[in-house]
Amino acid sequence: MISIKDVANHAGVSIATASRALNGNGYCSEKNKKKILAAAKELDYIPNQYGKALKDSENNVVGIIISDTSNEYYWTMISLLEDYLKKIHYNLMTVYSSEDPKKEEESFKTLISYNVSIILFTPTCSTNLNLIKVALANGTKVIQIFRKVYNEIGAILNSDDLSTYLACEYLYKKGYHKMMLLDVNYAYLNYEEVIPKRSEGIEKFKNLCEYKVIHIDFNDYDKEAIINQINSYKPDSIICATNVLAMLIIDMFNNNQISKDIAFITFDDNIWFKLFNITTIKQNSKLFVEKAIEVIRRGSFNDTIFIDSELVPRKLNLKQS
Amino acid sequence: MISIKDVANHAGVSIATASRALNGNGYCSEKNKKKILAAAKELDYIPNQYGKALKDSENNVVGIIISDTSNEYYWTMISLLEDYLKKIHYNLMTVYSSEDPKKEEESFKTLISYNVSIILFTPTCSTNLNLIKVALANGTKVIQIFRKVYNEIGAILNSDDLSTYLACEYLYKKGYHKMMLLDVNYAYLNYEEVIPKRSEGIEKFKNLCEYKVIHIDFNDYDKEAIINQINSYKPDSIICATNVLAMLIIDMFNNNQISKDIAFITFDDNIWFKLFNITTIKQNSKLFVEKAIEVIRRGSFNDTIFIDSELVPRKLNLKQS
DNA sequence: GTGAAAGCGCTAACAC
DNA sequence: GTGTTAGCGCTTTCAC
Repeated sequence: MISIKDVANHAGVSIATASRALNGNGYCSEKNKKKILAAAKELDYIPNQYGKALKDSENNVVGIIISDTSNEYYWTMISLLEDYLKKIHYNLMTVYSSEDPKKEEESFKTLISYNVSIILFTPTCSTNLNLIKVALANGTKVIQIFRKVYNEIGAILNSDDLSTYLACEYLYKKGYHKMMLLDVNYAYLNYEEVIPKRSEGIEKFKNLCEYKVIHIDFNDYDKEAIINQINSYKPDSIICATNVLAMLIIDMFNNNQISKDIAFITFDDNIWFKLFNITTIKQNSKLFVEKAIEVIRRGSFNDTIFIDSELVPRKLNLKQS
Repeated sequence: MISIKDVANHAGVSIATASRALNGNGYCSEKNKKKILAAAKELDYIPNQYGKALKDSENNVVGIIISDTSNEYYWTMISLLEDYLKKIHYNLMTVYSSEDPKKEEESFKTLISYNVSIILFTPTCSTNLNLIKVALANGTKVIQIFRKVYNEIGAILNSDDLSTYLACEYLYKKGYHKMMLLDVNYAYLNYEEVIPKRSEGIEKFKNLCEYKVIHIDFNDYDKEAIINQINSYKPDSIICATNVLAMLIIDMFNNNQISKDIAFITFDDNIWFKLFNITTIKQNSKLFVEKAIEVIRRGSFNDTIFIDSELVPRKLNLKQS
């Protein structure tokens, strides 16, 4: 491994001078600087981050804990985030919780052990406050994304209640008055302790429409039971809280297990919904990431920020492809 | 930041003893061990990877350079890889090249600067051999995934030639004899210098079928031109080399820009194709990741490994949803 | 303008 | 069985 020592030797200067020249801090004669830079280039010197990070505790790494790897929404957000972070000279370290508090704990520890400056995470439970405190004690900033569970720290959230509202409003105007919201069920969280609440959007229609909210535990659901719930309630419209739930419903439509007359709107605008011309609620990933960058730059990790969504009107049923 | 020194002080032992107790290497009395572990727990001690990695150059991090973040095929592979790596006590660091040799270079340097043990990457060009050499000189193992461009190092590849063969064979048996393969065009690579070659699979049918191969530059393609190529060649069947290209073709079908009589098979079996009952060629991500793990465990970074694909028969046209 | 030296957190060789 | 010590790569203070 080529170290700064090798560069210094090769250029015939001390390590300290090499460091100054390489980083542009402190004094160094032009002549030596040239020699040092040439030596670095010739030896293909790449500074070791570990040595660096050990010295200054600031290491310019953002860690993110992803709760659901099967959801493409996260991936587009991550690659966007990576792009933006690079511009402000941060690296992104991605780890996973898979909706499991135990894995969340591991991931927290991994990120802390790499001494990341900032942790962005989607809480999977409400019982890991201690970990957050450990992170903060280590000088790592922490902020929740997509879900706010802990009041002690800030959050960047999609306005999911607004999303549901927009969907209901659209359906209402189109003459649909018996709606069903298919929402997720968090494995280790009560619906009540999570902000935002999608159901709030539909509740605003209680004087105008009939509606029903059902919660689906995505790791352990009974498809037949869901079909039965839909067919016994007989909604004229369905709103799906995630693209993953939407796939389940589309499959039911395709197999004629539920009526193709039911109108259908789903959260998470993605390329497939666009392709199949399905009406969606689009969360603004770009704005989300820009807000995250703003939080990082300003250090405002205790703010709670909501990102508005918009409805993308396409067709409302799956009758013709 | 709580360091091993704090733990040692708190337990009333030396740093070395604390290290031994914490890692289970070397001698330590049961009594002290208990005290040390208790201290670590009480102080919420999390070992700093940088200190560790500085000492032993082995740091158990695998770096992966992703060439295309818009392709969900990669995401599923990555989350699987992360799972498997965790089992053998490795962390995964994900960086991106976005098909850009310059970004590839940056990503290489980032991974080297974090002194990762292994770099998995999809080459975006054939001119970064120097970087590979730098990595190797730093003690970092390097292996290509999905594309083999450099003969100096090994590769783990999907048998894309087999995939095309399977698709052609299936179509041939179903009575289709005028095929069109829509393949990608690499931004910074000649088709000839990349292994595997999808066109090899279709070439085996040269005595049985008519066929045409067209290459699409995904960042700069002319949709009308592609439609014209298809409509002037008038294939009875189309094979798409990636799920991203498939979306383009499905859109053409949906908009009646090309005939819905054309049979259609695409690479990259995913949940959407399953949902819409589209025939695909399924690459075995699980086997791919398992082979990667095997390479890592055995240290056989110079092997070239091919992973076989399989055809998933569903319907062959988009006429009815 | 430059170099010697300390120290970041950790491990391991080596005394004791 | 335990502690002292050196050193991994780097930055920064402080003499010179």
